[in-house]
Amino acid sequence: MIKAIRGTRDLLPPETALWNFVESTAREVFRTYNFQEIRTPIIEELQLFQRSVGEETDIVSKEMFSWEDRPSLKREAYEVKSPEGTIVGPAPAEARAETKTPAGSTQRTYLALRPENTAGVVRAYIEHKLWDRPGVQKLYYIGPQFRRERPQKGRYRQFYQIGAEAIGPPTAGSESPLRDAEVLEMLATLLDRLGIKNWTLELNSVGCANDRASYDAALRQALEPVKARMCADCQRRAVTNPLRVFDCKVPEDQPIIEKLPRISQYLDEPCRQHFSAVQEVLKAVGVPFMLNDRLVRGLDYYTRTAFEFTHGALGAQNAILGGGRYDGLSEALGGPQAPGIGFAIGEDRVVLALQETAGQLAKPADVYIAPLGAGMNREAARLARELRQAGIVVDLGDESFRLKKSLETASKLGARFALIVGENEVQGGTFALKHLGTGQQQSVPRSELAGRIQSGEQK
RNA sequence: GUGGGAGUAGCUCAACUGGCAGAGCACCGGACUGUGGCUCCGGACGUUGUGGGUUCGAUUCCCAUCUCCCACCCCA
Repeated sequence: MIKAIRGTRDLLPPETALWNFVESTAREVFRTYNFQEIRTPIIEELQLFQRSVGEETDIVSKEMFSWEDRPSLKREAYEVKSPEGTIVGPAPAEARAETKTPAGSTQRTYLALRPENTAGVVRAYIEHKLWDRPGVQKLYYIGPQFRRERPQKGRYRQFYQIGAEAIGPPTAGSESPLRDAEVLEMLATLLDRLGIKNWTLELNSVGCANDRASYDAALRQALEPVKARMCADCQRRAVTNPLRVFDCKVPEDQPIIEKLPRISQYLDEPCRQHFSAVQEVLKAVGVPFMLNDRLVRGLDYYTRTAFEFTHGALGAQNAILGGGRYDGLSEALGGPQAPGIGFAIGEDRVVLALQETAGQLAKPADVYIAPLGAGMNREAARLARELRQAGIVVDLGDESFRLKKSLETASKLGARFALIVGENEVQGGTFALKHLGTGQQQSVPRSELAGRIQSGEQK
């Protein structure tokens, strides 16, 4: 049996109703903040992620699905054709190998499945010169992302993110702390609207490039004399990425970590002011948050505001969404100055957090039409068409079914009404409409059926 | 990538020291030819995750492998 590959899964009904709920709620909320949808390709050039997310990050260095693109080739050699000329499949490997561009073609292109979507959005921003449009670009996306990690609950190789970016020239106000606060307030609103209880917003500022450099040096210096006493992971981090020492959960290391310098002490004046302005707006609009100066993010492009919304009951993967500001990203990708702030929601994790409250979302049919006896399928189909045009959700049986079976099926499917279409009904022009909740049945003229079904619960 | 646990019917789970692979729910049909939910009767349910090995005989023991779960790591 062929199965879904590791870390991927099929989303089936009724759970898909929950996914639709999450996505449509997000769209509605984003709409009220004037964000608009962008869709970028799932495949991008590998370079894009190396230059944005960062070559040394785990995501890029060991978690990406990437490959070398095929060199230019002769199409025919790659395809096996049937006698009629239709393509039936790829050519055998030997045939393909022969047609690979020989020496001379030094153009090697490496492609990757996107591990996140901010890079793609910023790439599109630059490629389509979106800075020429008025104001700050406020864009959101919903879609699959790919990381080759070991799967676990709330962590899949193909996972789904709902994210948004507010990006634009500084003159449009893209750098304003109000953008940060607006995005955070939007997220609080979204989580509330989704019915997610007990979320926590953790907030930090990781400073700008200058702050980071001096802080990094200070941190390395402070770690030097103490790292020998720390856990193996921390000793490694102290060299490779000192910031990550703050992620350490080993109890023995905590007293040491407590005494390390904090980024907050190294923020320059503009960063400091920016951060406190963000907090002031958050307080003004009543969004609760916790400062966490140990919050560091694993993508190189983050600057200044960094945040995470967490939720208990998600196990080790307790981050439901994360994001931050990325003021230098556009330039790093060869674009103009375009500060921005964005986030990505782990849709899989939101769905997980909502799982208990899921049941009620499935919407069964309003009416199940039971054609009864030879020739009744035609009549049933005509009626179904009429009712559906009135916006009613209709399911159809088959004239070969015994009435008992039809009613049983209707009731199992959760339909509110069963509509019997038999010889008697068609001749008399009135149809037996049975409310499956109460068991009450009435004879209803054709013209009144839609109205009767729509008036719903009343019997 | 590292460590640990688990894989048996669609689902939830049984099967003693190695001896015919089972139950409940769900599904299908009948009792009941145009009236569901209740009841009764019947049916289909499976290469016991996969591949090897030991054995007269393996769901059970051994090896390998795959997948999921938990933790680490990392992140959403």
